Amino acid sequence: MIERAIEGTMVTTEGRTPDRKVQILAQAARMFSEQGYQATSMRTLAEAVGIEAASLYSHFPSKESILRAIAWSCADDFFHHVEPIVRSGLHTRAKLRAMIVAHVDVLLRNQAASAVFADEWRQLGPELRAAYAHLRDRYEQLFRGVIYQGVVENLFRNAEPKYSALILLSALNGTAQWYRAGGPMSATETAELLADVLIDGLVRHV
Amino acid sequence: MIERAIEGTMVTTEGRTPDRKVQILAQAARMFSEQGYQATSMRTLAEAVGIEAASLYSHFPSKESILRAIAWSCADDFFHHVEPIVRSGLHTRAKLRAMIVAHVDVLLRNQAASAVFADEWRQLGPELRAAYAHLRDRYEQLFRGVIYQGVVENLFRNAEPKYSALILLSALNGTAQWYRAGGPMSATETAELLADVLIDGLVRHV
DNA sequence: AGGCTGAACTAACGTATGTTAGGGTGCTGT
DNA sequence: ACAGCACCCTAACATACGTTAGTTCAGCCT
Repeated sequence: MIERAIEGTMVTTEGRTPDRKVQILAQAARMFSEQGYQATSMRTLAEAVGIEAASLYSHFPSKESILRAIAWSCADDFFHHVEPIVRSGLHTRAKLRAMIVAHVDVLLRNQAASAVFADEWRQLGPELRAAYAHLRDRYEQLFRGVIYQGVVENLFRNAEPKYSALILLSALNGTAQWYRAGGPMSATETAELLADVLIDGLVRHV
Repeated sequence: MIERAIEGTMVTTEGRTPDRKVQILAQAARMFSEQGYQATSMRTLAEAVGIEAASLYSHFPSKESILRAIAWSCADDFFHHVEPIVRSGLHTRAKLRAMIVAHVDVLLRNQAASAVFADEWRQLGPELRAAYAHLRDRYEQLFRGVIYQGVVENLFRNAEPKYSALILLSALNGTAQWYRAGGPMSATETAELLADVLIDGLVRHV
């Protein structure tokens, strides 16, 4: 009833209007991840949402602010899921495994936004790019720290944690490029395969 | 002398004119990898090369053809270095290791182009994108095949080779994003670290 | 010597872009 | 009931884009 009453202001293709801001962000994440930020125009984004380009400016002050919103909310998500694990009392190896699984879980439940987060930061202006770099470095530090701990405990191979972390995160973030929901592997299975392969390697050890 | 004689046609910032086509491709690879394909205009590319935008069309029929040239030459490079190893009689494990090292060698000696190859294929038009997908799939097949062989021999963990290969190549290609020449790790050291970590894992196996 | 070619130039075309201005309309709190 | 607000619209602006047309000029082959 209420839904009918406001139909005039609604997009006809959707049953409800779930906060346009959220809807715009979701669509933008999808399009940015598929075609790239620059290749997605405000007009095509607006059309996909069902409004006019100028109407986007009722919700966001600029195109860049949309990208920023996607990237930052994504970063928040990663931090909120991984940071508690770092502070937990888990054994180093189990801790790293849990971090990997959590990271991939967030990534695959937010695949489009994660792809944007990982790839499209170059399109940010100088100030936002600097802020992004800081944010990302802080996140990578979480992994560097645990890997460093593992090296000290003689558990992990003796390599510079900085590079181990970069290899690890490259492999994890790459998942956003090739994983397709609905395929033979669930998100959880994928997360666990990644943890297995990265911690123990491709080869079978006994 | 000869160089002086043709000075009028030369760019002043460079000592020689090393085949403009090559120069354009190198510069384009650099700019595409740093700012993205769409964010790099023909005008800024031309300016970086030292000519006018319209002059680029003396060497390439379109912007897309520049991207294509970069991507395809990169693919050639990967194939020419990795395919012989696949056909070699190496033991499966040594074979995979050699493939990884060869891949990373090509990638880091051609870092900008490799980043473009891995990231900017979305910007290709439909026909070229289809051709690219075919090319890339054929390349991934090289890795899938060797991994499958390793699984059959009970050497590698029993996971779908398709996904193992994707994880592996994600980690390798990600290197193009973070590796910086002149740092503490040489290209070869980086290649070997990647091989170690991906084959044997982050943990130390006695 | 003289035409051909490759590579560069200037100028411009048509289109698409991000963004702004200004106006309308319906829900909501007082 | 009515002011205010949130949201959307149409129209337009200035700029930037990829590309084309037409021209010039130097070096090479015959």
